[in-house]
Amino acid sequence: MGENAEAAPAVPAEILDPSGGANQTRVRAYNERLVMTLVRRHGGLSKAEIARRSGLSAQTVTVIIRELEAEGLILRGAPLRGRVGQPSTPMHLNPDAVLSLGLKIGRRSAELVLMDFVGTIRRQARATFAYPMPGPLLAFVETGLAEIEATLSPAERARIAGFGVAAPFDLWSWAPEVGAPQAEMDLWRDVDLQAEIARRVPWPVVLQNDATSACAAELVFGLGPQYPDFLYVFIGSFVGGGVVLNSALFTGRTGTAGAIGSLPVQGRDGRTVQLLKIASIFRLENLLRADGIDPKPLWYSPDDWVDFGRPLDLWIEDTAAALAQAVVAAASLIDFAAAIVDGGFPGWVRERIVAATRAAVDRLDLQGVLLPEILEGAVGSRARSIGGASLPLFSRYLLDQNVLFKERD
Amino acid sequence: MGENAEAAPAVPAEILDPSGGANQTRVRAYNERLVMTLVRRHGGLSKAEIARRSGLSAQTVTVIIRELEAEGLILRGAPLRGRVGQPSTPMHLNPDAVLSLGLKIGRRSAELVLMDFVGTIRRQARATFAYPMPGPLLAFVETGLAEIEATLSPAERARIAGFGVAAPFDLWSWAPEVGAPQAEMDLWRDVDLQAEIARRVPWPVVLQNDATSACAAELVFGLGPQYPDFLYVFIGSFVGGGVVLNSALFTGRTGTAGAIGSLPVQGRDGRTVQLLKIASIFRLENLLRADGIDPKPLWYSPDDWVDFGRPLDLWIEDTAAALAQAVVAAASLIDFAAAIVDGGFPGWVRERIVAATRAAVDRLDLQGVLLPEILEGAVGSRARSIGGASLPLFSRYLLDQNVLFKERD
DNA sequence: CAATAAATAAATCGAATTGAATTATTAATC
DNA sequence: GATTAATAATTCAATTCGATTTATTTATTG
Repeated sequence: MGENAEAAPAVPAEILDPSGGANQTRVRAYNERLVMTLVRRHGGLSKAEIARRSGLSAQTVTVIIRELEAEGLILRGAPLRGRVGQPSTPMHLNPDAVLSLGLKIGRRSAELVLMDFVGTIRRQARATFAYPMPGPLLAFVETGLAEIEATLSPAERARIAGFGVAAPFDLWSWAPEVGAPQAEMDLWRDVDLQAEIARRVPWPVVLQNDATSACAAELVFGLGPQYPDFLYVFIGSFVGGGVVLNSALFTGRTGTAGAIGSLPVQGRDGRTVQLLKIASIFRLENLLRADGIDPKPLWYSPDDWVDFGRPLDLWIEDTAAALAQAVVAAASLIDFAAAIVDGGFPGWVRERIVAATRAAVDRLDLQGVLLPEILEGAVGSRARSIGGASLPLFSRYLLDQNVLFKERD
Repeated sequence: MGENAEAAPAVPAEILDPSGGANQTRVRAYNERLVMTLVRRHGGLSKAEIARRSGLSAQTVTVIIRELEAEGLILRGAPLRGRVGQPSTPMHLNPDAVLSLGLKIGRRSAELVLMDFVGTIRRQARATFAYPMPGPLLAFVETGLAEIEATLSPAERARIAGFGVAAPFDLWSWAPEVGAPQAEMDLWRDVDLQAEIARRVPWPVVLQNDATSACAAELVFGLGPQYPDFLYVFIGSFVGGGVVLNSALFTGRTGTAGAIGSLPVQGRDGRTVQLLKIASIFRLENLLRADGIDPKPLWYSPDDWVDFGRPLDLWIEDTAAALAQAVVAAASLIDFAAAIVDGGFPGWVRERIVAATRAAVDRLDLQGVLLPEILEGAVGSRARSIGGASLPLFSRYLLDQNVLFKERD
């Protein structure tokens, strides 16, 4: 074995130990999250039902629920009569129990939202710009936050669990594509976004890639509960995505899993290009400009596009053809149950893209490929900020198998 | 959200509950496997060292080790003196503690191996054929097994933990490519391989895809310990592969994760074809035949190829170009730390393929791609049968986080 | 002899399970 | 309509299991 001498790996061959041991305390933490996740998904579940679904004993569920109820995280509903036996009391999440803030930073706009425990957006603030710059952006965080906080009671403010930021990787890359001056965009290279925001807010700050965050939103609040593993694609100024495996966000070693923008696909002319050059809104902008149409309306509200006619048709067609290839490539690697497509556009655009993608997939060589269902995202254009706001929930309340294992040094 | 009406998913929208609750018994089972895995990887670890690496308390490790020692699974080595303090006693796996059988079924040959607890092959039997048929194959299992068992003591026979089978999916597909009569290959459609073998042997039988099995072998006995996630490619009569995430085999919902044969790549002529049409040994066979060279020597021993000259050069070059595209596509989806290539050929062929693949990757558009290290597999041409034999180990002794969770009905 | 590290025994603690009891209801029967 | 049986949800108390904590012993170096 291993007779290769010169083909030495770049990294020293060191053994990476598996994650650490498990113990009782962790078991309880895990089971608590499991119970909350079950309640979240079914939106109202009796203790007996929770016991059946989790496999935990009824007594254990009683104890866990008692604790969660004492913490105010769950509420008991009205007993359900009409069936034999003692009536069951459905337990619900308390929407007011936890609030969290989400910030989405995009290349044309930023969005700040306040979300409650069941995913309802309670407040929001938005800003648009030709291109993002650190100074103005941080200013928007401060003013937007002040605006939102002003409308909150002290009790509400106290229940904010954290601040999640959804931002693109390497904002300074591809400056030319969005028509931003490289020098200005280079400013981002030296900004530690997490630290800058943490300095301005009193809550823990979590930073995550924007498309990955959108994927997280779909996982918790969208189609996630129905599909244990799916590929997620979010079409914004640049296309990105996320990967869900075993009902958990898989971000990978470097946090870039699912960043499918670099996936090679064939364009209309048969040339191989990266997916992001085709299936991104910046390309639609360029197509509009080429036709003498002002693309700015795209930026103001992702939910109110007008029908741009021919250039839009063309963009949708190309995007779908490219997405189809991406889906088939992904499906050849991992047998996803679904490929979920969403983006910073209105529902009718998403619908057209998904329909066209389904059609385009059928034109490809599918021998041996287990094709995933191609579906529309259920969260919509605000998925990134909702995903941002869900990040603090992940770190404290949502099911995470890592809760069971010791952290390694 | 989700205003699409007619685009109904094929599968009813049912909520899939997460895996079940955890408890103490499971925690112990998990920690036992964790301890064994640590000992396996480091090949000799003191209790104190195990405690440090696992994060478990020293006392817990003492208790677990005591049990494993009583079961004969681990042995204590000679105390290590020379440092301050009480000398530490390194613990080792007992190679004789567990034996397991692995069967690899290929399109040109079958291989049966008996492996010990530390991965050493102790016995083996081989058969080659123009194409596999159920009858003769099962006959080979019986005779090969009889042959091997005849050389074992009753004690050894009693320590056999299971029988793992590594076989291609859908053997009947692509019959023309390997020059097998479709009618004969169709016989496989109605064979329940797992059941047929289980009827003939007294041990639990586990069936797994052949390339996935090879990947499992690499995970336990090869470069696995050094790379928490990697893409694995095994080039046999047909190319296949496996996916390792978080140091665990990821087989996916349908068990086909990593079956990268269907991945679309561009061939020499610029046309898009599936990877398996290029990077498979059956194509080399066809190239040889086209040059009037008898390809049968390829079948007899994967470790003794002669240099076939020009057709081999061509095949290696095309294979590398295709693999390079597959690696880049995979890397755009998941940030693998490594891509490990092995196959049913001698080390020098593997070395040439890997070198050529590294070169071919550099000719592709890599903007935004985090390229994995491209490495030679450390297990070699017998990876599939070794992987087969490792399957019973996975189900009983190797680290598996699922041990912690309740099975769902 | 002091310092250090490994190993383990005994006691403790936390959490899940088991078994029994309680409560609230519907369904069947008189 | 009253009574009884069956069923299901819930909880209490006792038990069990396994990890951790604390204290102690052992073996070694300097």
